[in-house]
Amino acid sequence: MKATIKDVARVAGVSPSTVSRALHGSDRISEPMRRRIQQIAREMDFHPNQMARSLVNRETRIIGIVFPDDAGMNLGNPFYPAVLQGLGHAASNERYQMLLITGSKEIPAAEAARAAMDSGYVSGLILLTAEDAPPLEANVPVVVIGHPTDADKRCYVDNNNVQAAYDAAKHLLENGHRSIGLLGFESKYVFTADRRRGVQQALQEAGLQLNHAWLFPAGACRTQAERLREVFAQPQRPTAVVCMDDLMAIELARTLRGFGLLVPQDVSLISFNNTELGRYHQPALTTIDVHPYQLGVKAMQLMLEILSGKTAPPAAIDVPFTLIPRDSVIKLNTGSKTHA
Amino acid sequence: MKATIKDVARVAGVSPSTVSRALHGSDRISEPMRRRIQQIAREMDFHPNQMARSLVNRETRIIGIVFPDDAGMNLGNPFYPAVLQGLGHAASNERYQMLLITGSKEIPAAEAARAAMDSGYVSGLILLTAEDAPPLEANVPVVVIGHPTDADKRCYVDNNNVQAAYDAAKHLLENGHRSIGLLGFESKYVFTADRRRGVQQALQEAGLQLNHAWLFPAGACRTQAERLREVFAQPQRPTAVVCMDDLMAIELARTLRGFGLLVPQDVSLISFNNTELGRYHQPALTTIDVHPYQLGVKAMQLMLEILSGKTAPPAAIDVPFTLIPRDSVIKLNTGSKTHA
DNA sequence: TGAACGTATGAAAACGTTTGCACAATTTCA
DNA sequence: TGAAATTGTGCAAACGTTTTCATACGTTCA
Repeated sequence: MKATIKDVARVAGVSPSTVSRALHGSDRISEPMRRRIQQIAREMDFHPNQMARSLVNRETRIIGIVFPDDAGMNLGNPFYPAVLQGLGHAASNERYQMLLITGSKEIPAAEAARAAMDSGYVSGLILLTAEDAPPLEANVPVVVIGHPTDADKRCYVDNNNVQAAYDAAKHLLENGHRSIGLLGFESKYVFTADRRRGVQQALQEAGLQLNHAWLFPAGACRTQAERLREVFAQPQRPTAVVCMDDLMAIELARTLRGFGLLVPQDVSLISFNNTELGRYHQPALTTIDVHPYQLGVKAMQLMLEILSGKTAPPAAIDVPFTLIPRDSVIKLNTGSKTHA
Repeated sequence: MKATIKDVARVAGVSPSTVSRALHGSDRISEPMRRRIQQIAREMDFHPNQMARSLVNRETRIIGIVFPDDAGMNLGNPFYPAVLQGLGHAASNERYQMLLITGSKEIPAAEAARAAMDSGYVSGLILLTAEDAPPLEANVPVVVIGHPTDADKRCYVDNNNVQAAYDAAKHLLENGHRSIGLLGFESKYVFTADRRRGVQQALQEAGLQLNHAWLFPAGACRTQAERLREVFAQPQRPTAVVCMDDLMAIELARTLRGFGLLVPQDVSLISFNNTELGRYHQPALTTIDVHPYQLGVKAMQLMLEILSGKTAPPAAIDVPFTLIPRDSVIKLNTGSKTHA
């Protein structure tokens, strides 16, 4: 049986209240007494029962982490794990715990999240997706990772995806590309919509338009191989493509090779997420690191600040991204005959 | 303020005990009363406070999931996410929650796990790694995913990695390969040691030996490029390699191409983990699916059975693997002049 | 020397449940 | 018809803390 505060009190010959005070710093208690009790508690291997503490404090020191329903988890890219690590480190520094909330076939994530709130498991909720129509009428603070549609009323942490894609496109333009495609656009994901907008902006500033025929969904290499082949068979084909993820870029590179097109000689590629695999790909991918670890850290820090009252609810944090130039983008000799 | 059981009791004109009984099925209570109370509870949106329940029941319905320290998470392969999904689904079916326990720079995972136990957060612990010298003197049940060294005293869920690697090697042998290398061996990981053993067994049965010069660590393509080059420059080079992960196989394929060797024409590759990327690789990878999702499901189920007393502590579960033949292994014409 | 005050401690209530026991009401049996 | 068994309900204790309030003791000051 684990020692309780009463056991410690009995051994120390004091009351439970005194023990409680001794262990939680702050309060009115004499220094020698504090030391003595802490010593005894240590010897008895006493650890306060958190359930009991939560009950009286009405605060669990547990943050619920809500995973998206559509199992974005098995994307096969290290985005979620990295975010999770960031969250975990920031939480454990403040001795907070994380409750994993995943949906299942029977119970969607939103419902599971609600249940966790209702039954008092969590003091806060962090949503790993901006898409899940997250509950706004929550009775605990909610922080979103990503860009919610009703951003103004919310707490969220995100990259500036418009800017990131703008920079990506700009990078291509500066390298002489004027025919730019986009791989991985999925209207249901706000971040891909944002990125599309960024690309569009950069093109417009250069007096160009985003060619809708060059807009491909995530699985295009598998599901729209024919369409891809046609697009890249034309004389006026994209000389560069912005890919939503390194893995997509790698897939695309292979698909293009099937068409007799090489990266970067024939087509330049810039992608997102700076994965290991992209770094060691041949050619090494020019990519944008969105710093998922930082996304996690910041989200947790924001949550903790809200809980401690340091920050008031509608608050947004922007995590800077980094464009990493490598070998998958080539400088086009200007005066090229290919154009949009 | 959320409604408590007392509020419900007051509205229903009964005692809290009666409400409690009405909501938890089983006990002695009349059917009409039960219905009436359940109805009222629903109307009042009452949800029992789990902290209070845990306190009296001494059971939190929370399972701690311990991540490895060395952030194996950012391996970039979907192994952990898939396991997590399996765990999550199995847990939520039984209305259990998962507490994510990750180590940090300051606090190693093992310590964090101990803290979670000590402070009564969790009713059980599932370790996502067999390596972290997990606490055996735990005061809650512990289930390990992987093969712990002191397996006989433990509860664990694992593939038979010896057998899996044996089958992989056998597959190569049956295709006429007699010169077989191994990529990704790390003595600190039990599963790679197991797999090495499996390969060795298969080779021995065929009257062959595992050539130690053909044993490469995980990062070999990056860190031992020269050694690789030498090995594959020799006339008696491996005609096939067993890789610990699809990603390694892909990396190796690329590295070999740099040496002028093609997969599968010059070197056959068989790997583990059946990733998307491997499936769409050119050539499609022959790989072994270890069914990480199932690993998660089984681990959680085992935990739940132990908690309910249905299963007694030392219990092992073997999750079957699947060898998926694709295009990265080629049949060698027998009578080949290359041999070990 | 006594009043006023600060300081260290304890007693007890509270947090929201569950559950053993007692008890009343009803049914069953001889 | 009365005793015994069964059934449905309430009371109160318990789970392990924290915290408010009261109190006892030493100081300090007039």
